[in-house]
Amino acid sequence: MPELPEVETVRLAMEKYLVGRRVVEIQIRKDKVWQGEPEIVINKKINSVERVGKYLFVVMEEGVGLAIHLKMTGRMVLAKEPSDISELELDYEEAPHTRVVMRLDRGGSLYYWDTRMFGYVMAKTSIRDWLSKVQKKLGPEPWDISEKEFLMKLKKTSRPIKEVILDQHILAGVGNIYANDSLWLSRIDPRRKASSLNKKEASILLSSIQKVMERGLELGGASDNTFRNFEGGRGGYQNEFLVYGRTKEPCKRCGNTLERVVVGGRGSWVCSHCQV
DNA sequence: CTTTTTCCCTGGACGC
DNA sequence: TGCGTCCAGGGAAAAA
Repeated sequence: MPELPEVETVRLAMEKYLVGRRVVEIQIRKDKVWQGEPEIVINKKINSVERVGKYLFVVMEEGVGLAIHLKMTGRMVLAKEPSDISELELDYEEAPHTRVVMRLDRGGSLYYWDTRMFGYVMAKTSIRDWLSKVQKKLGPEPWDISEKEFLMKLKKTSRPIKEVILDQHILAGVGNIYANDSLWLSRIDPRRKASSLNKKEASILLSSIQKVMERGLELGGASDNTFRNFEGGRGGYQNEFLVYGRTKEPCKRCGNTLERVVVGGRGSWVCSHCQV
């Protein structure tokens, strides 16, 4: 599931390759994942690719652009040349879950692939307006919030701490993988009431979130299941999960058996010995 | 306003 | 082998 590090991995590659180029043709294979009039963005030069939380924005000339969310199983994959297709693990040209194909000028195709179709690609006439609208409803990213402000937000709610850091209105970008790993790193039980965290615990948690996400980004994201980067390849963080998905495996700190519990309806992994 | 619930969707894992 | 059931879970929208 693409979280901030995964989406940023994709953004970096998209920006590198797409700036200065144009989408010349759009093939919508599944109406559900596309919104807006595709004509809006045809032949418009791409100026930048931006990210807010887990949302992606392709900003083009004349203020138009694309708003993209990968949600659970979305991938944005590039084939620079038609022959590249054979080098990818999947033939995106023919793959049944390729939902949108965007042909680029000077060759190359951009594939939006998504099995479960929770994600989407939207064409917008004023992408900046849309970006700020999204930004407004989301909380700050983990690097853009002070310890004091973070603590204040936690003190205001008795919801479980894990549910709170997953709440995009409070903090943008954290998903289930990094929420679990950062709580383990902080030695905090995911079921604890957010308001029960003291100043020190809150600051440790915030820096742990930053730390695990930085590591995730370093490794190009986590590809335990369906995530693939812009080149169609895998990230490496799945080989370093601290607790995520490690049911009945030993805690990397104390050796205790990790257990799976459900918090806010989501799978959570916890070491009952060292997380309090 | 805050919090909870429901829904969207498909493939893979698992039990019988 | 095959079938049914559960699970993965971000976020919008509705309900409480």
